[in-house]
Amino acid sequence: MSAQSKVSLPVIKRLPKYYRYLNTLASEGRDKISSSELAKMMGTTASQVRQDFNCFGGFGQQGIGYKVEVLLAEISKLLFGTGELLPTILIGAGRLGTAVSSFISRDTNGYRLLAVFDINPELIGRQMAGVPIHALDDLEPFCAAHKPVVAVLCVPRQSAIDLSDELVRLGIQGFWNFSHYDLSVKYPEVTVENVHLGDSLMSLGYRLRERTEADEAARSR
Amino acid sequence: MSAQSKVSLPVIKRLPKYYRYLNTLASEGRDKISSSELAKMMGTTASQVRQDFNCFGGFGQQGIGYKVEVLLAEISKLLFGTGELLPTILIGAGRLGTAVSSFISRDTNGYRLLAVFDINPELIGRQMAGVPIHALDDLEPFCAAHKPVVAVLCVPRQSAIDLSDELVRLGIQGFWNFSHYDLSVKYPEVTVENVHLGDSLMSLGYRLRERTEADEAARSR
DNA sequence: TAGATTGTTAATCGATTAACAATC
DNA sequence: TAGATTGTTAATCGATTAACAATC
Repeated sequence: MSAQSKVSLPVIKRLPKYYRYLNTLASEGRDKISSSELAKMMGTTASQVRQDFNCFGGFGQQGIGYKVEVLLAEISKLLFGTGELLPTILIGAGRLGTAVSSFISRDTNGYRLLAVFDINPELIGRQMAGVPIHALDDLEPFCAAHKPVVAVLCVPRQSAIDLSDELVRLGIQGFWNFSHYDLSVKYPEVTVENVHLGDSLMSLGYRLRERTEADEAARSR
Repeated sequence: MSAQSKVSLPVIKRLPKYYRYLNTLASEGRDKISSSELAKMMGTTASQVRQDFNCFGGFGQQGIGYKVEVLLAEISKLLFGTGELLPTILIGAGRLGTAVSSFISRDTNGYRLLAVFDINPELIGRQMAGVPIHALDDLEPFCAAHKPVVAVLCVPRQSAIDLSDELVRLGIQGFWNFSHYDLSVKYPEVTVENVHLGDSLMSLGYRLRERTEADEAARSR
């Protein structure tokens, strides 16, 4: 049902990085940048930069380069659309939820945090990132009233499993998922961005140990 | 200088996921699993599962499948080596550092948190995840004495820029990087695992807005 | 033996990189 | 005009998927 993107996921994932570098350039007062200079800064190739920008239509000037202002405006438009913020709820007000809440309400990210939910009675009624913490029991009426589109899951795996059916039923279309539950296996129709911190740390470990082994092998030769 | 891996990065990044699913299977008492069943659970293909496992040598049984125990043991060995923990420091004891500290000391991840560093005088001397918070000024003598191998960066971009030279000089070989500073551009020799939360959230926004637009286009047709 | 499932090679697909014509 | 740099097509590279022989 949902239309396939013309833009590939790797390109989409690079957009925020372009956005950051262009912001830096703009704040430094640079008005023009070439694909090759930008590529060098970012540790990629000029080819990739041009290829990426051309997914959305050429906003460069042949022979000259790209105007930082124009590029930044175009990429901002891609990332944040018309400026309408995505109504969002956060589930889980623990340490991770606390850290993550400030990212959601950051004004550069395009989201509007409506409320936080938790089961811990001690937390309910308090504030987090400027919004109240509700009991999880209030989820259904709250969603019916406020129609959040995005849910941020900072709960353990089992809670995510228990909650996901209801969240999808209540109209959640996108998940920023910190739980170790693979939502997209069961709900292929929702958009999921996984941040599996434990996984990321483990694979770093593999790469470091592999490197150490290689070093030792080299030394003993 | 550092030896190139025989195993590609996409495969390495999938290892923790296999590890998780196999742990679940083991705890459920399953003793055998076929590539096709595992693939179905994980939302991938049997081909990929077999291809991945064969990067490390075939530990399946033709005609039968894979023994969960064997597979789990092999993947654990890959991820955690001989069981030696990687000595690690955390820099930045703010909200994000607080959340992240518990992941580092989690006994399944293969790391040993030695200390936390911060510049906030109010925090110095306190404990976090069972280790003391030091002043950033103590970084050099501490590293000389304790030889940490991994640094976790939970500091703003500018602090990361300021610190990175010293950290690399002091012998840090791997970074779990939450700052928006692209360490691998300047230090290609270190192993970096980036977790750019803001970026991840922004690209989710792009995908959601793209989807909404597609829906609206479909509705108006 | 027959059925099942791996290990491994071959085919496909997609993303990155290179090349170059267009043009400022 | 000459030099520079984009936009875009073509070539390469690597990862995923499919196919099938090996074998339990």
